[in-house]
Amino acid sequence: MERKLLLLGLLRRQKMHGYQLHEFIDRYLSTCVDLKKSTAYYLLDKMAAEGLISESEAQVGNRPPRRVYSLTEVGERHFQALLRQNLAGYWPAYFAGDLGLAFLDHMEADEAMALLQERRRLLVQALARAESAPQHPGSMQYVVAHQKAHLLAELRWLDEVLAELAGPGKS
Amino acid sequence: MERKLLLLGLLRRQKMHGYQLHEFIDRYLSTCVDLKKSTAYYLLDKMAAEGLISESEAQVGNRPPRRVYSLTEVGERHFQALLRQNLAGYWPAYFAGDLGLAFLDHMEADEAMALLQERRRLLVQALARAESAPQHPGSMQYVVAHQKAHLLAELRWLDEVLAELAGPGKS
DNA sequence: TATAACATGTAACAAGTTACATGATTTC
DNA sequence: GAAATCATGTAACTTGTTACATGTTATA
Repeated sequence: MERKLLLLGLLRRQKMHGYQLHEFIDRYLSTCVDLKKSTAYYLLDKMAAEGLISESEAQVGNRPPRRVYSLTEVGERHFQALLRQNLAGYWPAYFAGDLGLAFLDHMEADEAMALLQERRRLLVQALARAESAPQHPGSMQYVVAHQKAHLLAELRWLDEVLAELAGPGKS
Repeated sequence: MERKLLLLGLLRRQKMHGYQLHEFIDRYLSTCVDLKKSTAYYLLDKMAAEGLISESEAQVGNRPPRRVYSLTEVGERHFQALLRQNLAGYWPAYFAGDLGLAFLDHMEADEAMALLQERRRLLVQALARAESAPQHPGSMQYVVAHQKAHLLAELRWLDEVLAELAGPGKS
């Protein structure tokens, strides 16, 4: 699971507590990952139980004590393995929007175009968000850059479909 | 959920039983959807309980009776709503491969390149599969076409990354 | 006659989300 | 003093997968 790779990788740079990890991901990687707070705690618990990370408590004022995690040696080896496995693998992306396109011939071209124009608007919005997202230095930039490349390809593709709907065979 | 849209859309064309639906999806849409048999049965059960589809038994020989489903009127309305919602929406794709890239600076460029070359090989393989996949006429072609467009964009992107790793600033 | 394809079903599990609950501290 | 942010936690739920079990019929 890639989320494990992510958490392990972040903890490899420095020990962090759950809230902090969630915050970091939300800030720098939200274009790519949507990790809920509960899920972060859930995964950290599990990985601590598996011995991949170790926790230590840190009190600040009267707040709930922070549970600060750091990589164990087992965790480090696990990270190395996961990273290599991830880089050497290809996982097909899942496009939820494709299934609508599959049934495009169940409706009039005019309505389809109007609906897809709305999709286009959201796409452009997403692109703008990606452009203006804060960047973390280093190879984490690849994540945002890839997202941008993908969104641009998606936009071109969508415009092709729209053109075809507008005038089938008109070109 | 898009899988519901898919099943409803297929049942809209003609009544089918679970096995048949799974087979169709596997044949024509495997580039885009991986719907397990159990999951198909599971969803059909649920949608039947919700009144979106109705079932009738059909016996052929001594085999387990086929449970043939067809769209109800409620199901038809649901399909129309789901389709419009899908076409007008944009759902960011999730790229499992990004998280490896995020930690590229945790390893030597040489090893990273070797690993990414393996990823590239798998990508090219996936592209070949998409090229040679059987096509269903009509707008279902969009699904495969989109997949191909995406795979090509992915290949270009990967080659850019590889070039950058090969000679940072060499261009 | 063995194997693949046909056809369904289910119990147990895994992953993750939702919605809630708690309470301290900072900021306006 | 109200609202946002900090910080965690958990029980119930949803979604879907895995791994099995069952038996029939066509094909090599």
